[in-house]
Amino acid sequence: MKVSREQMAENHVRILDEASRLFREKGFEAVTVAEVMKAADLTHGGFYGHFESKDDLVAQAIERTLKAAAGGKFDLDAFIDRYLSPRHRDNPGAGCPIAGLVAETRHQSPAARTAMTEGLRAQIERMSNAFPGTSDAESRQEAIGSLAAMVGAVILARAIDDPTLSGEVLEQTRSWIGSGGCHIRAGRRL
Amino acid sequence: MKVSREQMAENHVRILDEASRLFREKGFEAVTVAEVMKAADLTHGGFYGHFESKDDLVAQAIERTLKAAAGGKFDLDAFIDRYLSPRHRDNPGAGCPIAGLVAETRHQSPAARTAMTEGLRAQIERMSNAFPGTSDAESRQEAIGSLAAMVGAVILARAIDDPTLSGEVLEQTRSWIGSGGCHIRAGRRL
DNA sequence: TGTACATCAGTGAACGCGCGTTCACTGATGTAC
DNA sequence: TGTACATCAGTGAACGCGCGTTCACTGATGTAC
Repeated sequence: MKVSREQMAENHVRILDEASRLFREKGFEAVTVAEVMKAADLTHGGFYGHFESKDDLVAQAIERTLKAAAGGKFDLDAFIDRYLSPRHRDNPGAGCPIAGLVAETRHQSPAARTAMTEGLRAQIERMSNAFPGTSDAESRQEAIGSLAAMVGAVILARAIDDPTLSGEVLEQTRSWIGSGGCHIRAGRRL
Repeated sequence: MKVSREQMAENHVRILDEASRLFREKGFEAVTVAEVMKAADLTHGGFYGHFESKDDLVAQAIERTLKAAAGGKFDLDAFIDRYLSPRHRDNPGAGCPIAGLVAETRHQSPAARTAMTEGLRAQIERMSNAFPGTSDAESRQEAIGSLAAMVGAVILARAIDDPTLSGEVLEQTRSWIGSGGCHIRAGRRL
């Protein structure tokens, strides 16, 4: 059952998007090729017409999902609030691919690590531009420190099985970043 | 070949320690039961005399490795410097089990998540006590924020394949925590 | 204290399941005339 | 524009490997007398 070229291209990105969602929800290793194809309404046999291997899928999914996140304008305060919310914590499949996938990326192929590195570079750049620092160096430090704290907090909050402590980690990290957490923003907000 | 009771107890903790190291290096799923037993100088058949399942091993390894890290007194500044060093980034097997294992713990058994939660609770407590805040609430916020940033930075740095960017993430996060990063410490250090 | 024996920690072969991957096949696409 | 045919995206059965787990066996331990 051959399919039109546009249809095939649509299938390709649908596979990538479903893969990205499943990877964020369950981790790279726990998701099977057959599961991804089924989520994209296809059978597993066709997989190798689209990708060289599961590793290739992982790398392409990371690349696409990080580029998709890049579009649009960027409201830093809203971004931080959304990032450190229970809603984001509880929906990794629809959430930030950095928080959901960075840690596991260490164990993936070189191509996957490169895709993640470029995504992180872009995200740091984006946040850096949004921080109203007195110098580029200062903005960049704010961006990196905040990103580390945000990613760390969401990862910790997702691992913790006590809702109280989990919520506290998100909330306190948010306050910490927003108040004393960064001296530039402190001047803006306090 | 039966073995004395003390010998068996030694074998048990050796299995746990080797498992913890391998898990931190390669991730829970990539490490096989046979590999762990071999690292502990045993054969894989004996595994089920010590543990109910691989899941049980994971949970016990998390619990033991987090309790082991708890001993001794606690120098906060030295801890932060060590944590955000290239040496720590490059040696996950000997490094902090939180940084190495939290992210994956989300996909593990309830027992594993509970062990991780209690380890995190203890670590927050430990850091909280070490922060010279004007109030307990303030110390606790510092502890949680700093821990999130430290864990996040190490995870990011380990995923990134560009040594320059990776080093920058560690270094900038360290400066960010140490200076403006926390208002209490800021008063102490600047 | 010595001896006979039951226990049981550890061994290594084997099992079975699941997963990544392959392949012969199908039938719609899209091109050559 | 219409028709014949080559292409090739997708199907689903099958393969083979690796892993968690089981099990019959071994022989040192440690206990009962």
